[in-house]
Amino acid sequence: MIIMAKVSIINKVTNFSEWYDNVVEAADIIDKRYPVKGMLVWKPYGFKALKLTMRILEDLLDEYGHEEAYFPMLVPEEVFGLEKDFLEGFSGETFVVERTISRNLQRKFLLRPTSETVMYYMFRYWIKSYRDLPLKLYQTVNVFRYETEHTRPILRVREIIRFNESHTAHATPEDAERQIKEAIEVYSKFFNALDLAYIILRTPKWDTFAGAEYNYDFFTLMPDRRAIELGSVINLGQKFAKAFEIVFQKEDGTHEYAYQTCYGVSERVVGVLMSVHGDDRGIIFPPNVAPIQIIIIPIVYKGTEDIVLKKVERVFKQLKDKKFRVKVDYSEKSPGEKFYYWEMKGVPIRIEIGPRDVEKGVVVLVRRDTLEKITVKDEEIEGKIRELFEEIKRELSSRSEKWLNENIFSAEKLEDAVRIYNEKKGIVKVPWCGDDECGQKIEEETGLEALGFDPEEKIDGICSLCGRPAKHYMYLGKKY
RNA sequence: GGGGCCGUAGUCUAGUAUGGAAGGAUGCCGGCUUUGGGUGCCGGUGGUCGAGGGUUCAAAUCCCUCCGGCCCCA
Repeated sequence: MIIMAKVSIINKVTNFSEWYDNVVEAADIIDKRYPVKGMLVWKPYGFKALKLTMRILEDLLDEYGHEEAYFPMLVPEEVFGLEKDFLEGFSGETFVVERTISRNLQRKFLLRPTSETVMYYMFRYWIKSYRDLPLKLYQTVNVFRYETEHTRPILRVREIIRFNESHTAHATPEDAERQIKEAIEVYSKFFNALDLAYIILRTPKWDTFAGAEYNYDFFTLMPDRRAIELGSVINLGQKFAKAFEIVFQKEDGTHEYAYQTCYGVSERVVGVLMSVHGDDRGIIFPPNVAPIQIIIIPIVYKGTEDIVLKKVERVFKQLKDKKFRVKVDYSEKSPGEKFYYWEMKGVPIRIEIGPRDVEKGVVVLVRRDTLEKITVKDEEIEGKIRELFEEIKRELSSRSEKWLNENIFSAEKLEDAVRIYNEKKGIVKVPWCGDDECGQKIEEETGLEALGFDPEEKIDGICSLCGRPAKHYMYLGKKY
């Protein structure tokens, strides 16, 4: 296939955009030919990876006491507008339904760009007493955002097809704070499970989520050294509770507005993990989310077909019985072509079985991450595969961590920050006094975006802009 | 928000300046040959030239509107 030939010669780091567009399509993750901008078709192979990924998150949320529910996709306009910062924040990107083909509707409906207003309208009915709290719900649904910036397959789309959004309500601000910590813990475990390195930053006030008190974002670094948001954890305080009249009675008989949090992650993480873990040959899926974990390639010569295929079937059945996601490539293509093809699709382990292996009672295992070939005895296949899965995960984790760490720089002065960024891209941190005006000026003067700051990080220096004592490092870069 | 480029078979693309028979590669199908890192040969298949309208004897080509994609600047 010509697409595969192309993929193998595209350098992921120097030519990331081209690499990405080719790989997601050639590897059967998505088909971008559907004629609506920012809306993709997910093919079975890609969708399986997405499903396996989301299941990890949903299992974690369940484990931490969340319950899954479903809320409708349409919001009446007047409900959407109840919290005015939120309305303003999402006004430019929210789709409106105002007619059928042949008649106008009497009332306008909006397509959820996220479900705060949809859910909180109902929270008012459900939350009457402190005994109803905390309430911890999530749903994994599609949301719609009319992106004005350029869309990118999976990474920036107009229909987000799997938005996992959690929404919680609490009796006290302390309990909401605790929930924020819990959410950060859940997401940390989730991204660890995907072998993705990240930094957690508090968003500067002027970039905070519409209608929120404050929020934290998880960032990682793409191959083009631009930062990408993996997930957001938001403390909503009482703003929405006041707008939606979510009021409960306390033990002492008085009434109070609930304290709320929300946090979300989308299919974007699948786009990110393919990008971060991949190499010039294509995708490398971590074994726990790989749609196919093991691909068996029979090496067939004339005269030895029978004994080879017999062994192939035996190994396949053995692994299948042990619940591995395993497949045999019986197609007529040459072995070499199959190797390139399944490498591009990111299958973590390949098994080659030919006449020589039948004779010796062995098989050849090949790791996708290092391309190392390992000969193992038939009776050791299963154990070796489990071992390799662990090793592959460790390797992907450490590569991802190395990539992120070696691309975070620090500078004392703004001109140094700019110089470093122009030379190296990535993320540059500078001392900041914590003042919002100063922060926004730092963005202007450097031409970079403020990703946020780590409130826990210790600093001893002076603000890179105004010279007052610094409180935090401001992380700067370019965002997706 | 402002400016520019592009759209021809599943995919990539020539043809557009100067209007006059839609061509190649790859894929796909059939056959033979091969198979431990992208086999080779032979034959075949596949097109509303993004959509709509206009100019013309004649439009992939010129004009207008829209849709989709890409790039640059703020």
